Amino acid sequence: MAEDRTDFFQRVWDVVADIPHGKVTTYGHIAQHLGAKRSARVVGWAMKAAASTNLPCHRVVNRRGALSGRLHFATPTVMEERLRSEGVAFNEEGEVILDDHLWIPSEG
DNA sequence: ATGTTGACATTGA
DNA sequence: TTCAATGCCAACA
Repeated sequence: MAEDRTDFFQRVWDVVADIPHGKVTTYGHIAQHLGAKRSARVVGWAMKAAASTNLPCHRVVNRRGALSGRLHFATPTVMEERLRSEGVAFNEEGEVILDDHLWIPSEG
């Protein structure tokens, strides 16, 4: 097979690509949707690999809503600026308000 | 080939 | 409640 990455990565990308505009999700929810709620770390690796792809990896945040992977983007500001551009709001801690923008796979 | 690190989350104390 | 330890899978040294 000509699969450079494992199916796990491909599934992660498939879920990330399904995140609606102006919404965000967490690594745990993605991992849980894949059937491995504890493999959230692998989701992070898939994100880093997807940082060079067309996937909206900026819509994936950690459980607190923090942009933990912003440093892996072309610039550490593109992630926040892009989310703001999509209508996503941040709190005083600089984290996404999951209460208003949390999107869960398999739910939609 | 072996051990450590990493864009996280869960569990136990 | 917070802090420490464990699990998961892939990439890197």
